Amino acid sequence: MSDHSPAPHLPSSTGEGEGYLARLNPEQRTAIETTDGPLLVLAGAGTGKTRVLTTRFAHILLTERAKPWQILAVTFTNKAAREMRERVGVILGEAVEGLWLGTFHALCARMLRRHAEYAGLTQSFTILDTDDQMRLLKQVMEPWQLDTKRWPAPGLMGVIQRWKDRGLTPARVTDADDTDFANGHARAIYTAYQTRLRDLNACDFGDLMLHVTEILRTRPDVLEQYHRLFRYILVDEYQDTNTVQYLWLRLLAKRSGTQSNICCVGDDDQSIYSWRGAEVENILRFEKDFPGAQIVRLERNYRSTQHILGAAAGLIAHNGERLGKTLRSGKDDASGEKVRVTGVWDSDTEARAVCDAAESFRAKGASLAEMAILVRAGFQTRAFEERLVQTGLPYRIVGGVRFYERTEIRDALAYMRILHQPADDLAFERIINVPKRGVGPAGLQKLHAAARARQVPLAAGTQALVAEGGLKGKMGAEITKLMDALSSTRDILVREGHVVALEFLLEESGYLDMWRNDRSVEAPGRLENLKELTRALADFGTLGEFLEHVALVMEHDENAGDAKLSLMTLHGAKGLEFDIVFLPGWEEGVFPSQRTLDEGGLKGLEEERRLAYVGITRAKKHALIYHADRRRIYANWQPSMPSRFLDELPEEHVVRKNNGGTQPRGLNLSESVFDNGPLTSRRRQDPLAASTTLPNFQLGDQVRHPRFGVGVIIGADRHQLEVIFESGATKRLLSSFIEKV
DNA sequence: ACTGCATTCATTTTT
DNA sequence: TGAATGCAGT
Repeated sequence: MSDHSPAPHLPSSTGEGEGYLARLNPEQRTAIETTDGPLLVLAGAGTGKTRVLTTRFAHILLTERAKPWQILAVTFTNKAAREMRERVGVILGEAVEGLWLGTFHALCARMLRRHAEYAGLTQSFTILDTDDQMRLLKQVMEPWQLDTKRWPAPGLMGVIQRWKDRGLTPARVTDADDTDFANGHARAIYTAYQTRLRDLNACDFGDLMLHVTEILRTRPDVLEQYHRLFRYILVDEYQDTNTVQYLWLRLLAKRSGTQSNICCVGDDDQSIYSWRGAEVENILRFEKDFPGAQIVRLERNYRSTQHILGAAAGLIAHNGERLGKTLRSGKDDASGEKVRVTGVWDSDTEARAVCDAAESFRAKGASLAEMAILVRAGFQTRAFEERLVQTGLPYRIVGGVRFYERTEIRDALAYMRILHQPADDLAFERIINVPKRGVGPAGLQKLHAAARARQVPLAAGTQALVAEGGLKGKMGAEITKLMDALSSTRDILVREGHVVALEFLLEESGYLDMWRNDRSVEAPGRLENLKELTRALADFGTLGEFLEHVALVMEHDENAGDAKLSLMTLHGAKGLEFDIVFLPGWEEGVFPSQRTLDEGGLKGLEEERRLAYVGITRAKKHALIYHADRRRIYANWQPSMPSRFLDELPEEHVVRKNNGGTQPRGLNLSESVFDNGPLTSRRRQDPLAASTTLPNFQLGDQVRHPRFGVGVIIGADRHQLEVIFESGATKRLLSSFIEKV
């Protein structure tokens, strides 16, 4: 903590001499300076929400209302937490240590480590990933002998997770709750699952919230501790909280005898996660939950042009049940372009139209980094990807398979987990036959039996079996080798540290050889990822710290850098902004999604509409919406109707154009759409220009492409290289995508 | 214990 | 359409 003296405190100051409060609008200022008592800040899209949150945090510190560790600041994403920490640091002029600032889950993990015994765990409990959860649940389900077709494990996992989202421990699940699954066996299996977790000294993600909330509910002494600790609570994205998160916050905020200094920031119009357990009602109910609450509305938008805001506002006005906000443009640029709605022939034409438009914007000086294609569902990305590759536009898919979720990384992590926590049976099960050691279901059974007979974890039981010579043949030899490798690695861990230990173990276990001997195109990439993993490991002091980081943070900066067009889902785009946003697939059934309509009725429709609102409001300068007349669904082409949302966009903010109906003649469908004057954006040095002057590729050079693997250059023109790949496919590609082998 | 064929079924996924 | 699982065959 700093003993650095804060700026002279001027509670509710008039603003003189306080740089951090300068240049805020009156509403923002109110949101920051109303420090005491419950406060709800309704922050529309692009109204400076993050700024308010961080400035408020700093303000509380600078006016000496609380010490850094007396503020609880909660976000949903690691990204938001990181950003907040950085920006608070900037205002204070130094990084602050010891903050209770993080995601719900990270903060709960921290609390749970302190009070693990109240949840029947030890302080060093493991946090399972989704694979492990599912494997464990399948094991637990076995004795029930359910028809796995009718009652699949993922379905039950969903039920359990929803219970956890609602703060229901097995004991709190009522008969009425337990009707959905397997003729009322769900609660019993849930109970068994929780018992298994406890035996493994493990918890799943939902348990982090659930256990802590349960402890706060049932241990007044623990709750009291936190009441004394936290003077101020800040919550980001309140509209996305689920019931446990709400309970957790309310327990922490409601201190007897004092008012709750809880400030929740959110936007009911951007609630798009109800299917994950989020309850918009939490934000709608705020005043009831916290009597005397003040409400501040941030409605001045500094992001988008008036037409974009007008279109978004007109759309969202069709929703009922809103707290009600009207976004006003903070800038007065009536010059902005209207939202463009384009009808096209089919989904391929759509992809072409979008890529042509992107190209055209780029030609006018816009950077690809400022463009995004936002789709409703993952399957829509494929058409765009194909077209982008053909066109040679660099792009990145946001929210694909994440680094820590790749097989090779999860395997390596399992190796680390078994080092760190020898009782981690799930980790052991994962790696026992990776690489292949001839251990199948039967072999695994034998190991389990050995462990059970000795009442020890799986790894220890296996070790004992090996020592007795109870394992024969190839399997016996291989397992012995693995166990030896593990024990030598433990020595190395002590003597030479965790980085060397990991490298040693991956080598000795034969794991690296497994990939080296793999001839598939992904193998070299996987080895590269493993190298990257050891590099990342070096940033942490201990294995334990690293594993905690991985379990909670699950992200890893990769190939950021070059300007690339972003391709992602609308959900993934929340909180981001781009100069130019492409919104394809606005058709009935796709968007709004048929399934949501079927399952969620009017509520579902309204959530889809909020999603559309989120999509449009991501755009700063240009929003381009597309709908196709026909779309290929699985095998066959089906006609599609324009989305009802299109009718809800106010005419004065929209330009409509229809290229559908007739088969395209091929070229530049979209050209006439974009001759609407030059972009206002400054012309940056185009990062692509640099990449086209690139390395001296020659005909016949061996090259590697991240998607297509290894190939040979068979042709080239100024910007593109023609490459024939091992698969036999020939592609025209931008050289920046390719590296020489 | 592994391989290959058939069958199934397709949203969104902050942690 | 294609990927991902499950079962039967070797």
